[in-house]
Amino acid sequence: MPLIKTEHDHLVNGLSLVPWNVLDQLAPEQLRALDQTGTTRKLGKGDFVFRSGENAAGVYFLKSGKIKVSQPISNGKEVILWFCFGGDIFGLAEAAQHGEREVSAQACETSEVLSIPQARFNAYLFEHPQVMFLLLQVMSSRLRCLSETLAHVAGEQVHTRLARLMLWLCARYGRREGAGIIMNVHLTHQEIADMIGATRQTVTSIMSDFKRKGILDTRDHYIHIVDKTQLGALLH
Amino acid sequence: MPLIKTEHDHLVNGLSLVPWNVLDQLAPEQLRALDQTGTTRKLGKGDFVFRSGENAAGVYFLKSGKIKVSQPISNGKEVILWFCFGGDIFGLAEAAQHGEREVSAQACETSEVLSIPQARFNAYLFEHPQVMFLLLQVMSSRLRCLSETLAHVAGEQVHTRLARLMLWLCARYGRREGAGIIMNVHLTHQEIADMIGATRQTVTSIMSDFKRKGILDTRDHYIHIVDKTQLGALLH
DNA sequence: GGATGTATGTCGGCTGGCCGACATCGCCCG
DNA sequence: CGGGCGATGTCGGCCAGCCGACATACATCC
Repeated sequence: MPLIKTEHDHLVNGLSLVPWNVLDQLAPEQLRALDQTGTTRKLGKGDFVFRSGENAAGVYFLKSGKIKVSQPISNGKEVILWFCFGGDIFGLAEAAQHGEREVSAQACETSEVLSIPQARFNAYLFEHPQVMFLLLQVMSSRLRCLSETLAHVAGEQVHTRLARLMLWLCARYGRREGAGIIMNVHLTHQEIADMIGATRQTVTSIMSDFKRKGILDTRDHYIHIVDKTQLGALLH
Repeated sequence: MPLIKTEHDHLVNGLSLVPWNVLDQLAPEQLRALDQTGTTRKLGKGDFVFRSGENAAGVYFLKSGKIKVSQPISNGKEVILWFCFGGDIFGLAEAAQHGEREVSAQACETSEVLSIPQARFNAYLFEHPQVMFLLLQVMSSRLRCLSETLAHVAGEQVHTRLARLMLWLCARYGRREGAGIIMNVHLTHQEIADMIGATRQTVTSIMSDFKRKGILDTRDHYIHIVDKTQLGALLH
């Protein structure tokens, strides 16, 4: 079972970065069989793969693009649980049980999604126990990720959570460039706020503060970490 | 795969109550094999099965007793993720990956724990794919549970979260008695606070308020839900 | 070019709930 | 029985950050 090594594949707060990219970890024949089990469709920016409240009919693999998985809250707000990128699986948690979707999955950009009906996916899993085991690991990793987030939201200040998020993104999606690190994801302040449980205004304000201090910078909507050390020092 | 039906086994906010009790869902031969794979030991109240930061060596099944699984936060505080009761599995999330424990597991009362080394457990899973599938479902259920909690902590007031917790406990551990429902778990205000991300004082205060309003009552440390309807009305 | 929409930046008022402090109650144990 | 300890109850001060409001900047489309 090959692990994908990235340049920044290291520990963040002791949390090891298990790759969530499932497709890339499959053997060719596993991949082929999976592909034949479902159907692939294209989505435009803003399209929903599924919405909270709908009936769960199956699981999905993201072949390309970017999907936002979020949990709506009462007042029209939402909490972003994570983003899915190429190779990631989503919609598994609800599908493994009968019942309705808790979360929504929305395309952030043009995306290609492999959709697999529940019953056929279950059969596939029993034919490929290695894949089932891999999924167990991915679920574990996400569970740990959520546990951490919960702990931070419950017990830390917003600027600490923001610093932590930046470091996490850095480790998972960053690319070294010159002295700093360029983030390979494009996020609005609203999305960042929804990821750490804060308001848009507060995020804007703290981000400006970070810029003033020379910690980070933005180049046409992509975040550029300048001084990672200083960021780390904010973690208390 | 038999589902355990309890009197209150219904939907809470649309979240179906998948039983976390793994041992009771195993076939006799699966159970026997599992039991021979590991060793059983007894723990006293307050003993740790493992602590955050330790190396993860395996997974655990709780044969009897009550285990608190919690994530420590910086300032000596902690967030309680959930409690484990007889039959529940824990320590799986970290063990499925190499690395150190994120969470701590502590016995709340005298408990009996079946401890299984990682390698042998993995082998067991491949010999019993049905069990692996069952674990996938349990992990899914916990993932959904954490997603919900996160959404609530990020977006709701403390008294709403408290009401929600009461209803959830009610559904998962409640026993009808006369007009009300007796909770089969014994929790201190501190523990409740750690479950919803609040302080002990705030919980005490709101609980008193609930008592004044005739919503609930406490009989020697066990919570007694008197007026479930009124509790539900607080959710919005 | 103008219009419309989306993202960013900034400000002040208001408040939920954290924090520290202290009193009381019940339980266990020597 | 008295002393210690953990849990509960209550209070006031204080402040992080939410909320509403508004200004600006930039992109897209007609």
